[in-house]
Amino acid sequence: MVVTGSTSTDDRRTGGDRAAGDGDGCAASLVSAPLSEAEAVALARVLAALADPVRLRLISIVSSVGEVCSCDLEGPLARSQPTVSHHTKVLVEAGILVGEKRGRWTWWRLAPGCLAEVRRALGG
Amino acid sequence: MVVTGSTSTDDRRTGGDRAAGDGDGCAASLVSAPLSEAEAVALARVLAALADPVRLRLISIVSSVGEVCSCDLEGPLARSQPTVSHHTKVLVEAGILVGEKRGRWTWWRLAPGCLAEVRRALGG
DNA sequence: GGCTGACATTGACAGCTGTCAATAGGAGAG
DNA sequence: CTCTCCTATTGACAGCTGTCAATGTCAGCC
Repeated sequence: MVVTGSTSTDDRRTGGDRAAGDGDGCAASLVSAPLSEAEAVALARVLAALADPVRLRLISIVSSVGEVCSCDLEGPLARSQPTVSHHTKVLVEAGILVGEKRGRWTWWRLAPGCLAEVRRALGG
Repeated sequence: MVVTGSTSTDDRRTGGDRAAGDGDGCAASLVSAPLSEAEAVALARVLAALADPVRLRLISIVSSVGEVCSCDLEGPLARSQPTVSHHTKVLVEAGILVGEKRGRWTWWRLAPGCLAEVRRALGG
C-alpha cells in the first residue's frame, strides 16, 4: 500500500511530474510575475514543510540512500519515534515524501519531481 | 553562503544587521549527501523566511517591479504598515531582501543570487 | 523651532509547531 | 491465540509566529 498525501494513485516510480500537495499551486514562478493569493498559499505550504532542520536532514538521508524505513531514521535524526513519525507525516501531506508499507516496516522515498517543482517555483 | 555577501555590485544596505546562514551553511545540496546539523539549520532558516504567503507575494512583487518602497507594498499585500515592516525585516535577516534608505523612503530589492542559492541547495 | 510623512519598534494576543510520554494498532513469529 | 516488534496516534506543554493598535524615530518641509 502506498501512502501518499492527497491522491492515492499508485505511482510506482512513474516519471510523471506531479504537483506537490493540492496540485493546483506550485505552477507559477516566484520571479516572473506577482503571485496570486492561492499560489502563494500553496507554495508556502510546501516550503513550510521543508523549513525544519530535522525534516531537511530526513530528506537528505532518504535522498542519499534511496529508500529508508523509519527505524533507520530515529538514530541519525536523534529524535524519538513519535517525533520521527510526525515529521514523515508532515512531509507526506506536503507531497514531498512517499511511504510504502512492506510487512511490518514502512519504507520512505522522495516523491519524484516534487523538489524540482519547488525549485522551478523559486525561479529556476 | 546564501546571504548577500557584498558582491562587487553596489548593493549597499543601511540599517539593521543580518546574521542568517553565515559560515558553512547552505553550501551543501540536499540530495547529494546527508546534511550536517548546521547545514540543515542554516537552510531551514532561509526556507522558514520564504514559507509565508505574504512574504512570497512580497518577493514576487519586488522581483517583478525591481525596486519598491514600503508604502507600495501595504496596499497589494493587504496588511498593516507594522506587519509589512515585520515581513521585510524577516526577509532582510534571512538575506533574501535588501533595503536602502533614500530620503524618507526605504527601497527594497532582492538580494542577488540568494534565491538561486536556495534552488541549488534544494538539488538544482 | 514645530509639523508632517514614512518606517521601525513595542506590547499583546491567538494560532501554530516541535517535542516527548503514554497509548493504540497491526503484522509477523512462536 | 499470544507475544513481540514497528509504526501511528493522542495529549500535553513550551516556544515560536503573524497580526494589529499604539508609540517611537528620523528626515524633510513650513
